[in-house]
Amino acid sequence: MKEDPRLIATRQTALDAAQKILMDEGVLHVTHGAVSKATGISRSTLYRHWPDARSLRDAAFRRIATPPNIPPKTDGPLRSDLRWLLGILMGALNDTPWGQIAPQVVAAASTDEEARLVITEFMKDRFASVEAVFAAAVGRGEITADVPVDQLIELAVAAPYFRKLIRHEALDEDWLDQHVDLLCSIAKTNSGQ
Amino acid sequence: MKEDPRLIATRQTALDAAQKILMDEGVLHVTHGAVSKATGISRSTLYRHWPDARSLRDAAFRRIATPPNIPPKTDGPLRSDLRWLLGILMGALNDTPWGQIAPQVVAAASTDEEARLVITEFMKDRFASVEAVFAAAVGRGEITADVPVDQLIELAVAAPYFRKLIRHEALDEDWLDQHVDLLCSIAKTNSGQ
DNA sequence: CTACTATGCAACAAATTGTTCTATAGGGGG
DNA sequence: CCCCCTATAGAACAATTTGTTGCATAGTAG
Repeated sequence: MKEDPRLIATRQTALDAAQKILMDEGVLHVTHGAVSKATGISRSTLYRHWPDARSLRDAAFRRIATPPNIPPKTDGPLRSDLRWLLGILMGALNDTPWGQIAPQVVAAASTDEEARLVITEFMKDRFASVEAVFAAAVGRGEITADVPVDQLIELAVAAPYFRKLIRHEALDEDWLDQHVDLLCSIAKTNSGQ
Repeated sequence: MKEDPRLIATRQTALDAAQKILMDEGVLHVTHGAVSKATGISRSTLYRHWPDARSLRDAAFRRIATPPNIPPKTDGPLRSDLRWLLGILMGALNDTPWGQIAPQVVAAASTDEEARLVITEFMKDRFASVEAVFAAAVGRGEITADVPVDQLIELAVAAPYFRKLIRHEALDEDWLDQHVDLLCSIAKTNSGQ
């Protein structure tokens, strides 16, 4: 038995609007009333779908924070793989809803277990991608196993996030080139000594 | 003509409570009503001091986000100076209100010009401290001027913030030792080539 | 002591939040 | 095509929150 298409349509319309409000005005303004006004969906219907303000906000967060699937590229060389992967990550921060919403998820995570789960899951995926790139480089013999890979992964991801979320500095191609260069030089000079 | 001590007392008591609420329950719960209930100060008095919810929240943010003065230590060696400075930064993240509040300032900054100002000012101070340490190392001839100092500074500060605010991983002495080791090895191997 | 001003308190309007009921319209199964 | 089920819209409603105002009281400065 299939799900009533009206349920699906309502959910989609409502969360689209909630997402937009979340990005434009912040979590404080994501309420049943605001979503109702934005969509024309009646308040009572919204309450039926999300019984309170918190579950509505959670739903909006969760919808945005779903990590895009990143097709792996690990055929080397390291610089090229890293550049490619971090390019996607940077693109996501610059041009997708995730980039706009991330600060608010970060904030929610400090007082809310649910949001913390969302973000740590998300980061685990990111780290796994970078990890795979380094592992492949070790497998090819491009770098040796005694490189401090865990630290490098953390630096690789930390820099763009810090730059975007906390410093509000531009993330552009030039910056990324420099960043990848530095990471590679660390990996190479620490390799096999 | 001195300021009425009643004004000072009210401000202090109210903001103490606002700060506590901000840390424990998040920015959403910092309201005139909540502060009034927590302090016994009447709502009308609070409204007289802070005309709307936003100015109350801003005041609470601003009070916490005031950077502590860090006495500079730049007498070398680089590893020691860096370890000392980042130790203070880490301590602040772990054990002061700033560490608890930072995520919410980050979030506010994404939709609020005022909060963005608070955080960029704050970071400018941090960067200046780290910069001074590297500059001193260059001055002593411990590293050469062609080290990518700006990138190193960013990595130095980004890592602890990312780790604490976004990954919610522990910031401890062992981690910091590794972090500083890596930074120094980058600085040294990139030096004079 | 006097003039000034911050506070507390109560009453109030307005907006928001959440609930419930009914009528209506859409969808799925026979 | 028809009937049953269910989702939605809309309105009415209570409770809470938000912000305002007027007045009495009490603390402060000169």
